[in-house]
Amino acid sequence: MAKLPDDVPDCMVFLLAKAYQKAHANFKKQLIPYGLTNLQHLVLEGLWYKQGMTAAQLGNFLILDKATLSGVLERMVKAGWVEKKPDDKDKRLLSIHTSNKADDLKKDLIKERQTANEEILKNFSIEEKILFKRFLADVISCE
Amino acid sequence: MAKLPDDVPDCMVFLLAKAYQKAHANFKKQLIPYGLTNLQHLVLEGLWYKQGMTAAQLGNFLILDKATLSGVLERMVKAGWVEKKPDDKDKRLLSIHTSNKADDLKKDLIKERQTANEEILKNFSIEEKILFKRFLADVISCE
DNA sequence: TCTATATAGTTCGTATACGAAGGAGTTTAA
DNA sequence: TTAAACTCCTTCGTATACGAACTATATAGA
Repeated sequence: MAKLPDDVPDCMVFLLAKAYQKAHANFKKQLIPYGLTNLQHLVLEGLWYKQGMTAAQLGNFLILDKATLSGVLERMVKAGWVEKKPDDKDKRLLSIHTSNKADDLKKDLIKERQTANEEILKNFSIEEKILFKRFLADVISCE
Repeated sequence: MAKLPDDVPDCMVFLLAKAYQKAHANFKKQLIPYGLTNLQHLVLEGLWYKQGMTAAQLGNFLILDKATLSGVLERMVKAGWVEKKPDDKDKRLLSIHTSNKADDLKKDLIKERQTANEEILKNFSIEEKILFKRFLADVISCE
């Protein structure tokens, strides 16, 4: 990953893709011991933020396509990370909950994310960290 | 894409993923009329930078896994965007070249990328643009 | 109340990603 | 020179992504 052409392309599409690619790959390695993928970890964090969200709410919260979410939830149910509870009032809804297996690892898993974030920003000053996050949030929320 | 929780997560892994997701989705729409995917466009830009690279060189240059590259090149050959030329001296090598079909669209396709980049950075000042790119390049090249 | 519309999830098809293993060709070293 | 080590590329398996079509359910409005 270290050897970019000397003039790292002056292209935001490329820079964002490769910065994400690297952060994703590093975090992926950290999660291997847990048997979790990055996306599955994200789903758990989302549910710990607000337990019992429906699949639609979760997708909205985490900016995930419903088709993508449907697949990952199926695998997470099979692996025992989450449970789907049908709603009595509205039979279309599925309320998603983390399992005990997941909750037991909550502290460790959140710690892993913090470690990953520190690793990404280890060479940045406090001011730069704040600015960087603001820039990214602006890109995401723009329009 | 606009409705993040008010406190956009203070998590770099998430911010990088979603900023990339948005940039990728926007550029994807721009490329639909050409029948090109984002990755296929990237491959063409790589070859225009240095025509005739081997698959390995191209993957190294664009930071692409060889397995990913093998698949996309196969589809691009099939669609007539690139050609593979075996090397006479080293029979393991495949020299990749853009087709006339691709070269005819070169100006337009490069313009599309520029438009996409401008869109991403439209709300940033000159100083912020430079800083943002430096931050991303630092993340990519770190270590 | 009954139909048009809208929403929640699933499923399908295609295209990345990428670890792992494999086949073919090349280099290195004893 | 020849076997071990390397390199290039392909193939396979699994997991995202996401547009599109589909089923089931709910709600709005005539």
